[in-house]
Amino acid sequence: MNTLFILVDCNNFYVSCERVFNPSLINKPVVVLSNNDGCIIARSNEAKLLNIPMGAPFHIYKDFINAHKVKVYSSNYPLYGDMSNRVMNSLSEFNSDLEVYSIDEAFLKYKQKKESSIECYILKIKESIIKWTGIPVSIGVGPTKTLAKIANVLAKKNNHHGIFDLSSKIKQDEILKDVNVENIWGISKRWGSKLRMIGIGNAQQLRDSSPRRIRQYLGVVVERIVYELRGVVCLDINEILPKKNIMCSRSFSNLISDKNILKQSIMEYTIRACEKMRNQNTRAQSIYIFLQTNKFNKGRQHNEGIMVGLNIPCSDTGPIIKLASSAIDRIYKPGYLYQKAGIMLLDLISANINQHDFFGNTNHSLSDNRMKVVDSLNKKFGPGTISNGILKYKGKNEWSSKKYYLSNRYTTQWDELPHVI
DNA sequence: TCTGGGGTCCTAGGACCC
DNA sequence: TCTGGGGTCCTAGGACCC
Repeated sequence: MNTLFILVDCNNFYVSCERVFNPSLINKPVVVLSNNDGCIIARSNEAKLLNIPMGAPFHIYKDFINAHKVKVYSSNYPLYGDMSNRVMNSLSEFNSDLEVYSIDEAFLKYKQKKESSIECYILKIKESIIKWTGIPVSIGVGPTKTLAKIANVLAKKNNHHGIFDLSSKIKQDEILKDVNVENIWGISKRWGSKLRMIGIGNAQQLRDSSPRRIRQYLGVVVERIVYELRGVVCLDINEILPKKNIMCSRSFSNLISDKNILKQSIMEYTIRACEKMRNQNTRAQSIYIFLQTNKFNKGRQHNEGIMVGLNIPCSDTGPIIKLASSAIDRIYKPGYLYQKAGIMLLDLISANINQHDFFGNTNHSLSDNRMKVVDSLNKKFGPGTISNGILKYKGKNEWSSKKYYLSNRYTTQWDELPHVI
């Protein structure tokens, strides 16, 4: 029995999500912007053909985009997150050995029996996903994750119809010499240029180089890539583990110097981060709070963060908000124009572990029950239905992200406006 | 005017222990 | 008097990913 890795990748995912609910966007150039409408983070094929680069600041391309009638959307994460879940749930119908690698990608591990054809299998997956969710996907196959990644890039080329199988040695020999080192998964520009300095410019050359030499030169991560290119599995399917850290941060739409407004933003981020933490059934052992001025401005800069330990692991939003607020008191400096703030919940451990503090007070049950009620109400009636009383605003405020081009939350809309208790 | 947000893993070096 | 050396844990920083 032969084991193969299959990488399923949603095509231009955020654009495809917008197109599912607005078919008039099909065959037109479309881009989706990052938070605060800052950068271009997704492009339709038509937008790629116009040479609009990934990650480009929107304001620099705005005139060009208008001139070419490119449709622009602010990022709509509730929609993309929900569509992602639909795609991943559909994939799990095919294969339980599945790793959700990112919002728009998943690896499947496929045990090939002698008589079975992988072509039929992946074609069925591709056709089912578009039928069930409306999202087009590309599928790459290889004996390792690294080769499946390369296959996936090839699948996206025009003449391959979204499927490419790189499992045969002959095919690998044919293909790898035309893959630049920088385009291999795990090799960025920096490592790519270091490899070029020793005469390794393509995937075939890296595959055929000495693993020991590569390890000495760039470390164990790149050594593993050498083996993966040879078809030796070093990176297996990862089971979905709870996150060890959870971060929530945003750039503000306007610069902020008022400490109370900064606190208000941090509190909203804390509420979101704590929800995510409870959702994966974990508690934080410490938190990190940070403030940043705008690094692109010439004015005075102040970037500072502070780590605060918790005496006992905690998943209750209330005490964490209090700590976050006093952390702001300690790092805030008046007179600076802050552009971004955030919180990280660190060293998350399972909520099932009952760890005693110095005095042996570990009864979480009261707060757990309270949080359970809060979370279930928010899930049922929409985010912010019930929250800590500090959140005073209703609707838009002077710091939350700019989203001028936002589409509807087609799949997760609630009728009720947020209430404050 | 405007420049995202959220993660993971690895390594080197220091502290500490026996 | 002799002042070694290996193991482990922790942390900060660097690299990568989408």
